Amino acid sequence: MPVTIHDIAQSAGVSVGTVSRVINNSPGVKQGTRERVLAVIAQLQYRPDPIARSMVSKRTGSVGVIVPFFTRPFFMEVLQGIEAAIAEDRRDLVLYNVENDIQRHRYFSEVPMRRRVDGLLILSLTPDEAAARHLREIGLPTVLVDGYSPLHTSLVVDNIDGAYQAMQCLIRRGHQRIGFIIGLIDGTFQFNQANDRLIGVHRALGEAGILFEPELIVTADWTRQGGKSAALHLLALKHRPTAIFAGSDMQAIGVLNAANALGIRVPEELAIIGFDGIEVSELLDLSTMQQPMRHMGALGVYHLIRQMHNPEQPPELIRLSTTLVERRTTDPGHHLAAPSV
Amino acid sequence: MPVTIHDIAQSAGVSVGTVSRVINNSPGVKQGTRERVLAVIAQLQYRPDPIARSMVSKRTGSVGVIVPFFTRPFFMEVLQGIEAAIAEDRRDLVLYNVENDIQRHRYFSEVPMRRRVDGLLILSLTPDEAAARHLREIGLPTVLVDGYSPLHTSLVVDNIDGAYQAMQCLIRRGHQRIGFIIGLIDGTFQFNQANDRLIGVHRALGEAGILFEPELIVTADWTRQGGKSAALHLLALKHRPTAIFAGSDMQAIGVLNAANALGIRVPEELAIIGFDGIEVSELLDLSTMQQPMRHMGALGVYHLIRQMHNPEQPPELIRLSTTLVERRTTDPGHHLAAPSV
DNA sequence: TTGTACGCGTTATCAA
DNA sequence: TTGATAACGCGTACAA
Repeated sequence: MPVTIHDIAQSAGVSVGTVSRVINNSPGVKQGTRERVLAVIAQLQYRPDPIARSMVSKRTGSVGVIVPFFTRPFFMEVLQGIEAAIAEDRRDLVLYNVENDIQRHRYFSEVPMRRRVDGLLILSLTPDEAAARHLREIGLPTVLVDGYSPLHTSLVVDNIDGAYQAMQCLIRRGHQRIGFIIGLIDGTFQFNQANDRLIGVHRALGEAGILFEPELIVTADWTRQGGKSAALHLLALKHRPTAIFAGSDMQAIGVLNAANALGIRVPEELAIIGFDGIEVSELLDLSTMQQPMRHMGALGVYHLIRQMHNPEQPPELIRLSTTLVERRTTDPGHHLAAPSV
Repeated sequence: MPVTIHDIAQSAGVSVGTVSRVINNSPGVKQGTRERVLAVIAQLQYRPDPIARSMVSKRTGSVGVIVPFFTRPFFMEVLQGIEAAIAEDRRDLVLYNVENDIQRHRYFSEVPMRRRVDGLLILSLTPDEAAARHLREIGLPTVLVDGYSPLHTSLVVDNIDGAYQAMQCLIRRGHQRIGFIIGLIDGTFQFNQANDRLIGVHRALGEAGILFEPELIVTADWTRQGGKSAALHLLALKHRPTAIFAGSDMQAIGVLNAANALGIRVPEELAIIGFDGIEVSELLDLSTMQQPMRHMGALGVYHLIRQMHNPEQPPELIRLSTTLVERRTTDPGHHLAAPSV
């Protein structure tokens, strides 16, 4: 039988009200009384029941994180930033991993209905009109990381500019015939980051006066396999590209695999640049457009907590940018940084 | 103002008791009544408040997962199995990531004190005597995955045999001088898996009649950096090893990096085998002792849920074994499996 | 400064 | 088959 606030009250010879005031550091308790109560609490090892507390306070002390395919490196790294920030604030992190439509619906609609969490962080997923409105209506603090909704504070990275810069890097190095592997825009997930990256590609091409050739753009799964198949296709063209820009690092690694399989030397015969800046890209010495992943996560939590404290906060749009990291796959002269050799 | 069971009762012209019975599919409600209530529920979009429910049922519907450094590949993959199994059972997964002593203490002692979760899954971490007893006393269903406690159902992999087999593989290939990189046995985390692996090494050496040479055993961090430093040390010996067995894949990758840096050909001049079987090991074509990571996670959840349903269940010890996966780093003749090229 | 009593939304017990 | 009501453990007005 767990010890309750009543036991403490009785043992300390005070009322439950007083004990409650002590627990919550409420003012209006005589110093002596407070100490006596505290002593009893320590002695009986009393801890308030969080559920009963939630019952009256309407708060749970936990935040939900909706993330697609949480094991994938990119999501993983953002999640790491999220976790650290949440733990820092001494809250529980409830993980909602979505890998299909059912889960997506469940986590966007059912779960929030009855506050199981005090706030919601949505990663790389875009709630549809209805879901977004619903979240707003029930007043559940919500922040989107790597996603956008006019109704919620959103943290976006400039995918257009990122892609633009990646292409520029390739163009600067003299490439004229550049393949682009674009991630699938799955209806379910609406990873429309791919779209923006495509826009950046066009812009760079246009500025450089390079003719856009549809056969050089291929759509593929956001995975290594997807990247590899796409690359095999591109490299089989009569007039094959001398460089490939992959919409994600995992795809870029697939491109590397393809090049290896075909005996094509990288970067001499084929330059490769990815997008994301996940940890393995460093392992494989892959050039990439680095997203501030951990920071995105931490910043998302920061804004979420702010909103939880001040529910009237209007939605904000926060823009982040990417950073070019050139490594061996675009730069023949690149020698490994000391610590990563 | 959220709709409550009272609103439903009033609208349907019945008592809250009846509504409750309908919600919980309890028997003893006339068909007509049930339908009427259901209709009102649907109309008002009523959902029972999980917190109020917990208040009386003493159950939260969520399970806590304590995991060290959850982003590391090994933990990540086990976690993936855990997440899937928990979602399957429609429960919430609360992630407790421990990276230091404070968190460790918090999650082992404070958190469980007041049931915030219905069950606890502990990954690769061993609660000390006191914590283990405490968990047992408060009757919180607990399962250890990749860890052992006599007081709790534990799921262990045979690290001794795994290491033994890894060494045998090397010995079979004619290696006589084999370096071993052993993971740090941090006081905080007691990753004593390393110990068992060392025992397996000794056994294999003994059986093969190979003299044990202390200089060939080096302790290192469970990271790529750790593996790399250790390898650099081993490869700088006057009489350097022709093969290295690393206690984890991440360390093995560090060994690969070191070999590359020194221009030592793998596997011709140096064979390498790791332990774990994480995804990147396939990417890098690394030989390894594969642990059934996802399965470990899923199985852990299975046992945990069983225990939650039947609290009297006595602790069990479940043993799992590893599988040798030879790839290029031990086998010169190895050609890549088709899908991973 | 402290105590009393009500309410939070359910479930469960006991009568009716 | 249904209704009234007592818990569950806590916070908080309001009264003392």
